[in-house]
Parts: sequence; structure tokens; C-alpha cells
Amino acid sequence: MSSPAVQQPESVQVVEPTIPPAVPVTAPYNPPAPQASAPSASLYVGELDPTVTEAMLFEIFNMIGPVASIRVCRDAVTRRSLGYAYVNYLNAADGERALEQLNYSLIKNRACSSYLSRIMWSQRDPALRKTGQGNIFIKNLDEAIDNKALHDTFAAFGNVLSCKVATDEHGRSKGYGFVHYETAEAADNAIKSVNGMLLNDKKVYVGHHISRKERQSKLDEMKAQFTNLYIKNLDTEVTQEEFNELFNRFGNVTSALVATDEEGKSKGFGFVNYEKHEEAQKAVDELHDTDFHGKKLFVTRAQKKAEREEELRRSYEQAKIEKMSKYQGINLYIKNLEDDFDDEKLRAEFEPFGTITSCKVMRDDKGTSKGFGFVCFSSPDEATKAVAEMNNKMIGSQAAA
DNA sequence: TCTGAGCGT
Repeated sequence: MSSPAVQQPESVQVVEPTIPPAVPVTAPYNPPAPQASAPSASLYVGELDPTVTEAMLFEIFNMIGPVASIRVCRDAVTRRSLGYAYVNYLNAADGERALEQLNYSLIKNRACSSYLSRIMWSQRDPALRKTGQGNIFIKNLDEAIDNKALHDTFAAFGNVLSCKVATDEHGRSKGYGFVHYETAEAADNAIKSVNGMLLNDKKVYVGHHISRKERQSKLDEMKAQFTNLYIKNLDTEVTQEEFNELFNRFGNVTSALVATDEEGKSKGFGFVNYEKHEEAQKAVDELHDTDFHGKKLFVTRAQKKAEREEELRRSYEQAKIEKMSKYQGINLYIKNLEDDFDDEKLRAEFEPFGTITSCKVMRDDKGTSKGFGFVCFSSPDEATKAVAEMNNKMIGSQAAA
């Protein structure tokens, strides 16, 4: 803010490359260029690094043919690049060639980092982009397949408006991507022809693109219509036959399994799948939390492994946050403890300041003190008092901190 | 396992 207002002309200024007198050929005194050139030769260049300037783009695009003008779009207030630009050629044919030759090529910034750009014809009508018509999704892509390779593979089925392989922060393929065709027919054709086929020896999936929101609601719908159940807290003496019998009462069971170890001993959980959702729901309603062979059954919708892992991860994170806020202001960290200092000695030192809810000297796997520990009080007042009194105080021969 | 982002003077 207070730094001297250094102007960085090249990052702000709109460079209108000077195209010698050739520009206003037909109507020298009419300010705007004849509309014939503008709409047909206007390219949209996306995925630009914010440091890319008009001048840098000019150098590249003017190699193809005479460029009429270039604009990097910027935030009205901050002037920061919005990451896309327009390149207007005088001749539509040059735009076509730029698409062929420069699309997916690297564009360098001043620091000489390279960025893949994505070039399309400027399409001011947002309708096509909004509807997702003709947009397809491809997964299980070999990691060697990049934007260009994807484009080349799918261009056989129709005009590709845009195409992209999803990548991680290092630019490595995530194994899936998108191809947006001009028409729905081209998309259908590509799906019919490529879905299930081998690309670089990998069997790819090709289907219509579904937006994240749509996808989630479909998933929720599927979850609501579950037929597969997960059962736990099953007495390990319960046999497969008894298990089957229990669940058969609620409908047509298509599969039922008590999980067992190598020796065939029950692991105390299992899965049951019904033909109909209503049957599965009934089994949950009637059996969950009921007594079976002396144990309270746990019966719920079975989760996919990934879904279960996601849930576990979330609850772990949540627990961590709760723990942190719970101990905020009442848990003390004490270091410089003598080696023979144990939990009891630590407690004895801090007991005078209040009620200690937990107290621990940390040790390595051999049981040797790490020289630090924690004391948790029941209230922040007590903890504050303990800090005031004990910080830097000598216990034995070392200072506690 | 994984279903983008995106259009001006």
C-alpha cells in the first residue's frame, strides 16, 4: 500500500500491436474495423498465468499471421489478469491455424515458467457453455495422454470446442478429462465409439458429463434407495444359517454373508443385500438395536469403502478440532523435566493450583522420558495461576517452563 | 478414485 507507486507498464498497458498501414484498408476514416474481421477471427485464450501480458501473447500469435489486437482481460479495480485473453486476427484463416498450431502449447511468462493455454473461438453467446450440451467425461486415461492426445483422439467424432485433461499441481494427469463438442450428436457418437475401448492399453470410460451438483443429487437418491445392509456387533457364535434366517423374514435376500477369518471363525459383522429397498428398510427398522444371541445388533445401510473412509476422516478431523478447543486455556505444556520425573511427581507439583483432570509425562517407545509433559486443569483460572507460579520454577535441578 | 471453466472493447 505505502510502497512507492511503481508503474509496471507491461502488466497494465494494453498493447495494441502496431500493424502497419495495412489495417484500415477499406475504410480509412471509419473508427472501428469493418465488422467482417472482428467476429470471425476472434480467439479466446484461457488458462493463462496472471503474469502473461499482451506483449508476450503478441510475440507468439503474430508468428502465425497478422494480429489486429490482443486484450488480456483484467479486474476493473486491481488490474490483475483474469487469466484469459482475446486475440483478434485480421484473417479468419490465421485464427484457424493458430487453433491448430498453438492450442495446448506452452506459453512462457517473464520468469520463464511455462503454462499450457487453451484456445477456442470466442463465443460470446454463453448458452452453449451453460447447457453442457455435447460435453463428455472420460476416465481411466493413461497418464501419458495429454490435452493434445485427447483432442486428437476425440476430434474424429466432431468439432471439439474445448478439451482438457485434469492435472494435479505438478501438471501430472489425474487420469480423467473432458471433451466439449459443438453438437450433442458428436458427443453421442464419441461415447458410442470409444466407451469401453482401449486407449494406450487402458480401458477407458466415456460418458456424458454430469455436473458435480447433479452427480451429488443422483448419489443421494441412490443412497436413499439402498438395498445393501451392514450388520455389526454380531455374536461370533451366530452361524451363517441363523444369520440368513434372521434376515430372510423381511424380504428377498439376494446375498448374505457373515465375515469370517482364515479359520472360518466369525468376525462379528456381515452384509445382507435385498432385492427391494423397502425390504432393506424394514430390516433396519425391525432389527437395529435389538437383541440377538445376547448382543444388541447394529443394522444400517452399507456404505461403500470410500464413503466409509471419508466419514472416518471427517469425524477424526472433527474430534481433533473439538479436542483443541476443549483444551484451549486449560492444558499446560511443561518442558525441561528431569529424566526421572513421572506422572505422579508432575501431578504433585501442580496439584496446589487446582483440580487436575489429566497429567502425563511423554515417553518414547522404550519408556524413557522425553523431558516434557502436559497438565490439564479443570478451569482456565487454575491453569493461569499455575503458569504464573510455576513457569521457570526449579523442580529438582531443572527449570520448568 | 475421478464429472472444469469459460468470453471484451
